[in-house]
Amino acid sequence: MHYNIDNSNHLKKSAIIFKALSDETRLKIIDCLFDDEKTVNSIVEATEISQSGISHQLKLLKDLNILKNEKRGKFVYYSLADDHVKTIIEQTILHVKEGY
Amino acid sequence: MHYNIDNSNHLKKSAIIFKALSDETRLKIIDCLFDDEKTVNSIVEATEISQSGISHQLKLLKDLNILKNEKRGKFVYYSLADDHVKTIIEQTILHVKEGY
DNA sequence: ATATAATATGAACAAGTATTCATATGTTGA
DNA sequence: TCAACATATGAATACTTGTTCATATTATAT
Repeated sequence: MHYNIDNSNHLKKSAIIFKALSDETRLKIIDCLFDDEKTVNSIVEATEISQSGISHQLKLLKDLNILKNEKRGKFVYYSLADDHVKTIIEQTILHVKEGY
Repeated sequence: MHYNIDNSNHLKKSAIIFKALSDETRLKIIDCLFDDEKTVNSIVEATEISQSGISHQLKLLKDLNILKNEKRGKFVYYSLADDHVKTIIEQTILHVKEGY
């Protein structure tokens, strides 16, 4: 089964998701959230990117439904919205490991 | 198994691949080559993008080892370099179909 | 040889994007 | 109420990127 020349905008939408995953900062964020939810600050510490930078990228990923967040008291907890992205990233890292 | 904070540049390399897949023109090209090799001109016709535009993107995809090409006489035939990209794209389209 | 077809290349430009800086908003604890 | 903390936001800037235009290269057929 293939999809020759985009029946229904799937390619356009896929391009948007791939673009979301095409930035190292965002991949670091996702990687950092792979198993657990985390607060913004602990993502900042884990990634060594500025608070503002992380916040902007978190918003972007959330707007694309790749992440979700929940405010509990003082903190905002971010986590992966579902497992699809995990699968995609695992596939790609596998690909990379086999020698890209 | 996960990959917290990039042991060995896998995230950076993955970002590069995702970037390659993050453009609709390039996805159209890949889609168009999903099953068969094609000449540049038939890709141009299938995608309705200018010959020059296609040629630039073909070069980009080839430099990343996503496509390979072979010159036979007058024509240059492009095809997917391997099946990894297929898998990644199929995963993503599946993801998209489930309502992104 | 030459005209024509197939493909590639380089420069230029517009549009998009990541990051930083400064500041705003909201929350907790004293 | 205030100070300190956690997060978000907007503007500015530097950088990247896709496309187009013009032209170059290579192959074929006559």
